[in-house]
Amino acid sequence: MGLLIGEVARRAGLSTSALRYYEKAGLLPPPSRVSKRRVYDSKVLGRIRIILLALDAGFTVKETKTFLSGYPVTTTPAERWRMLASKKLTELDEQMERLTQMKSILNDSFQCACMRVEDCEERMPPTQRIS
Amino acid sequence: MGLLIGEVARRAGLSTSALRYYEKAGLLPPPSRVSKRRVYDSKVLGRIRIILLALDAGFTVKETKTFLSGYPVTTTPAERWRMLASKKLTELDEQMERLTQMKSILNDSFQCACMRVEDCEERMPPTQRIS
DNA sequence: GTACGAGTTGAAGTGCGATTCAAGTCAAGC
DNA sequence: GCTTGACTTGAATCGCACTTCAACTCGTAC
Repeated sequence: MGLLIGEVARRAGLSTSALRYYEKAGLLPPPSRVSKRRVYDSKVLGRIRIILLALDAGFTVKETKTFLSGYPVTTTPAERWRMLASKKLTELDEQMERLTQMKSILNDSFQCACMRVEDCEERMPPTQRIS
Repeated sequence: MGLLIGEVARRAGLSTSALRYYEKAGLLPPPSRVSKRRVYDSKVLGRIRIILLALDAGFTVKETKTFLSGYPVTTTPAERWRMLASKKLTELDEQMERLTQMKSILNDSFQCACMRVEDCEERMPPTQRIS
């Protein structure tokens, strides 16, 4: 029933070293052992999925740890977790905004015949210009 | 009329070392010198703005260089530049998708009373679940 | 009993995007 | 002419997220 690290890695599309790294970093709980080898419950795949989503979305490993555990040491448990989530939501919004701007620049550059991005700058909306 | 590196850094909200680094990396053209010191045209601020947008949006320094110059060595000039822009647009869309998912998880976790993210997983839409 | 494959460890290495440091240069003010 | 402060350089260091390595331990198959 249990999965060895190689199988978990294969299913999650990760390397075994990454999994050990996540464990050491506190992202994954230390699994049970059978003759020293890690044996995982398949539920770990759900956790890994969230970890990867968080990392891909720009959380650091440390943040992801807090995010997952929800129980940082200082202040009240749930409150601080809510603070992190809230702070990260703001950051995500800012990042989305940057991506949107970048996309707009990229799209504009398809429209115009300029060979260099900066040649397009004068066509930009005033908000994107520098004085 | 010209700006020294300290002033450019101040106005751009960067460190002077970052500016020198960008120059060495080919993101910024080597400015003219007055007694060995870099003297910038204020137009450089526009370029820096685009550089920062690109970097913040997830371009690497190398990609940003190609993106700005539009003239990589291999293949035809404009074409390859269009390819990079196109590829990056796709990546941006993927990243936006991840951020959106993450936001949704974050928002959901505000809705429910779970202390740990994983406790919310069973409430997730099927697309976000693991088999 | 030995060879094999998968797993174990801690320590060191990697690539990126900078920052920090030491030692020196230069123009201006006193 | 000496101090001050902004600048110069190359080299070293940093933090992050892993990867790689060397030396070792298992269980299974032959």
